[in-house]
Amino acid sequence: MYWGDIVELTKIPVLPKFRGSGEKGVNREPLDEKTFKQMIRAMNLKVTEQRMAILQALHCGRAHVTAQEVYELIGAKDPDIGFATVYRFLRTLTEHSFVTEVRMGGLPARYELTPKAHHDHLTCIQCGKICEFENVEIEKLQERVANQFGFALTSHVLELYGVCSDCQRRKG
Amino acid sequence: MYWGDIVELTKIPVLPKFRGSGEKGVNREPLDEKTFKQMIRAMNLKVTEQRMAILQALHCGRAHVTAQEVYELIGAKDPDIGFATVYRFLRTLTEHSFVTEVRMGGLPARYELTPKAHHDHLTCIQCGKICEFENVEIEKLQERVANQFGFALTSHVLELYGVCSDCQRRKG
DNA sequence: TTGCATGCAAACGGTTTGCAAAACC
DNA sequence: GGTTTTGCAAACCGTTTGCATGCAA
Repeated sequence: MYWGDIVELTKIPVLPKFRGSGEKGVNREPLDEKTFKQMIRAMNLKVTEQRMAILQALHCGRAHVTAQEVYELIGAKDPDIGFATVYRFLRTLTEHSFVTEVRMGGLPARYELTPKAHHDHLTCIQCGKICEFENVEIEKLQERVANQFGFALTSHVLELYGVCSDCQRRKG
Repeated sequence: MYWGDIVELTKIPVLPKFRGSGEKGVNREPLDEKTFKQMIRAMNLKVTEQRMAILQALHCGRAHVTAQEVYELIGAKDPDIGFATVYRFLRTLTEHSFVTEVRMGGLPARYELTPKAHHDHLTCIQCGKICEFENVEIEKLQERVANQFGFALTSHVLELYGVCSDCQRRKG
């Protein structure tokens, strides 16, 4: 299985929220200008137009954006911004855990403002749709496995891949 | 969390096998020259010295090797092999699921001969030690989550990160 | 005013590709 | 002899970096 060829992340259409037994919907808290400034200051950095723009882009855009997309989103309004600034700030944000980096295959990294509630991803290998979910039972089991190995668990990455109902219908 | 900075895969010391309730040790079947030829023929490719060498390198080397390492492993004995050949064949092997590609952060991809028994990874963020495990309960729950979203699950990636017992002791 | 932040362009590193020569059947 | 396969080198692409200029504090 070589995801680089199969998954076309540029096609992500929606980010459906799921509500059902065992899982709970992912809630994204509203973020405003003030919050962004706080985030920047918390990292001992200066509040600049560019940094605010990057955070806005992360917030307004699709949940999972590439550095390139952030650059273009900003460039539409404010043409004076460079790659380097975007990459540099995204990296800093990631290092401070304000942003979460997701990499799949050899594709460009995707970023999202770190959600308060942790969640994992379920990706359709046909159309690239990403669903977010959280499952407490799985997390508990992960903890148990780690403990059995004598590990203190710090984090995890769980990515499920499959064919979504739409794509199943389209084929069958 | 930015794994690119934290995990140093070159330091992987061992691949401990775990035996305990709920999990079972990962068994790696012995692979010989004959098996390799079968694999190559199964892909409708010709058996060449280079391809055999690449498979040998994957088999003899550490469980998770980079393309670069494969290239160097072979280069030690048979200097006449190029990057391109290694990359091309690794890609083909991956596409045919004979080899599994693991990417972490922005680091070079690592490859392993696809084990008969599926397993996931538990990685120490201090020393880079990788433990392999399999947990049927987790897999069942994954299936359930996918079904709740209407997905037909095809595969998954589960990577746990933590601090191993040795590193905990070393610090505390 | 002083040092951090920026934009530019060049460098980087892993991976892929085009192509002519070599190996295979 | 026609088709693979290979090695080389150049291209590629996402990302990082060096440096002179610009701007927040």
